[in-house]
Amino acid sequence: MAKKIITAPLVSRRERQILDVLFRRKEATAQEIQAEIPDGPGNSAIRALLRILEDKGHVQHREEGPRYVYLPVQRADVARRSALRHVLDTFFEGSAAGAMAALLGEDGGKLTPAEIERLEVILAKARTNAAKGGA
Amino acid sequence: MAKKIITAPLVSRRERQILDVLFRRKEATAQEIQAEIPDGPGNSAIRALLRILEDKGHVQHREEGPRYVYLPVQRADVARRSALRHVLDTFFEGSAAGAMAALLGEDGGKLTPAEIERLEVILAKARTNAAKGGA
DNA sequence: TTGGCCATGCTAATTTTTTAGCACTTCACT
DNA sequence: AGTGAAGTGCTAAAAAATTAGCATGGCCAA
Repeated sequence: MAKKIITAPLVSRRERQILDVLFRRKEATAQEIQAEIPDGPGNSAIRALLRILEDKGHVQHREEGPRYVYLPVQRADVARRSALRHVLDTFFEGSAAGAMAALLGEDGGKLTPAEIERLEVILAKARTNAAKGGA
Repeated sequence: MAKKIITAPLVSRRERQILDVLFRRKEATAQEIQAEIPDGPGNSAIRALLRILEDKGHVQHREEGPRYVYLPVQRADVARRSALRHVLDTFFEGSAAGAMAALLGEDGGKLTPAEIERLEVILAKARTNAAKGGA
């Protein structure tokens, strides 16, 4: 096994927190971000971090009236897949099924019927594809 | 919405990397861990971090012959669910279906037929439960 | 137009992380 | 029993991250 890429935290703890908020909200101002971080540092710190993140190229901002609205640079779908895969690899030996099982087992099945149905549709499609071409 | 708990990185970047390795491998020695971290620091550093992690109560060790074998303290299933949920909340608005879709979309469907089948079983069960008791 | 309020950028200090080096102990082998 | 290789804890230094404070500039309301 040559897999060596474990984690690529090009960002620090706080930076990660901020990025997470941005991914959750799509975009946010320094204030909003601060409000979402429990053990919040000063507003000053948040802004500093945002500036650093912008330097590093992780976020960009748009001026909205007097304030800045920040948003992630990386495309959401890319970030998503990457994050998800990391969790799968780290905790579920790469198995999506394992992850699903964990989700369902959480408390007897936290998924709503609608979710379940949607999943079934997705799965059906996947099965079709698998049957057809494989890779 | 009052949800404020975004991230709880009680651990630093390196600590996180080490923990991830431990979760992946169930257990490992300082050497093994070092080998799995690409931008590896010195072996000394790894050991120091392991000691810190043990202090913080995140890992424990067992003496195996002359060396220490470390393993995570938190139960794997708990850590898993927590990590998974965080990703879901951060990137998929809490939607398992969304996550599945992302996985499947990765390259037309990376899941193996076996995985797909397993997922179907899980889903079927979930649907049954949902029909029965709801919550 | 003037004053107050809010947001920003920057700099520098503090705190936390991360790392290496050293002295000691244990295990395997001859 | 003696020797070498390998592993450990500890301490303290270096590097990185985190934070606060200050001076500036724009916008809204009176």
